[in-house]
Amino acid sequence: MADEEKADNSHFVAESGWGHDLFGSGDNYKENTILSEFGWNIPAESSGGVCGCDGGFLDLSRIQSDLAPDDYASSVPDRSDDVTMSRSGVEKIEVEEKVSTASVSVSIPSVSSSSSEDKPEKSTASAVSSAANLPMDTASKTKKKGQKRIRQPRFAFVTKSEVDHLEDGYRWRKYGQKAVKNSPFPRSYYRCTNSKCMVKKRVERSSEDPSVVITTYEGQHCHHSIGFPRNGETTATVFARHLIMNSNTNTSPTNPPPLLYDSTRSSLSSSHPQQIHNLKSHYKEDQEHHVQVINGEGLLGDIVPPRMRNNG
DNA sequence: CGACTTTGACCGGCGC
DNA sequence: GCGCCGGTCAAAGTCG
Repeated sequence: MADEEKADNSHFVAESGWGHDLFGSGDNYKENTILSEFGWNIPAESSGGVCGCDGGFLDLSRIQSDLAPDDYASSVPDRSDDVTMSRSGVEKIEVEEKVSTASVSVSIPSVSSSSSEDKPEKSTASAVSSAANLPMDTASKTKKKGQKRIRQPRFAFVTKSEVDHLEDGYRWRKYGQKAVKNSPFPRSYYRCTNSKCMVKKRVERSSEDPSVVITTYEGQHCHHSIGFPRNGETTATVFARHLIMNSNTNTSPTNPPPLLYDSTRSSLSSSHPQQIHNLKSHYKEDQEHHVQVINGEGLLGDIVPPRMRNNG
């Protein structure tokens, strides 16, 4: 837990359906959510919100109920959460607006019918055939890679922490590490140790603000956490609750509590409006940092779907 | 000895 | 078509 205690300033950035974990699910989400637990009031219109990001608050519970993981994966444009795509998409972002409002952002991806993952895998046949020309071990590897890779919904936490790998109640196995372009810090890839659980997460440290750790989750746990045995908790729930508790119990000018950011309105949501004002005035520089970091690293592409970026 | 990390190679998508 | 880059694999190494 020492790791978690070092996280002193956490921000939640949800991408896609996973955000619901923060807010509970089903009809009781208002009563049961973490946010309400801590006195955060989501406007009533949120219950009729739009996951397509056309306006209004985000109906996270609805997304969960309407979109099973598989359905979601097939309905969300693959490129909406693809880093590669974000390299171009980032340029379209109205950074100033983000700067003025968000140190915390919660976003839901646009949902459309197109997905590159659903498109016929044009490379499947070629991959298999080409594998025949490769050494045995490589060929078998290629065969696996020839399968469709289903992208799961993602969300990211932006956290100020001394440690890269924040304890979130689940066990993770590191399966890769890559150098990140324009960053001295590598990006680490983790997979849930539960063999039946396909959840992944990646952790990278901001190049511009080394104190900032960006943790991106992908997928949804099919089992309970080990450290936080509440029924039905998922990574998002556990992690977010911890982060919220952490910052709420240690709120200070340098440690603002997380806020709900409605990217469709470019506004912050909080039970204490003055808090927003104070945070904006006190932490504008810090917020700029976050935005720039996300923007510069291209991670925003993982966090904010293209449609949302365009709509502001 | 099992679980986990490290690390180089590989794959696929995308921009030029 | 080529190169870049993010993401993944899996063998080898490390740890408890």
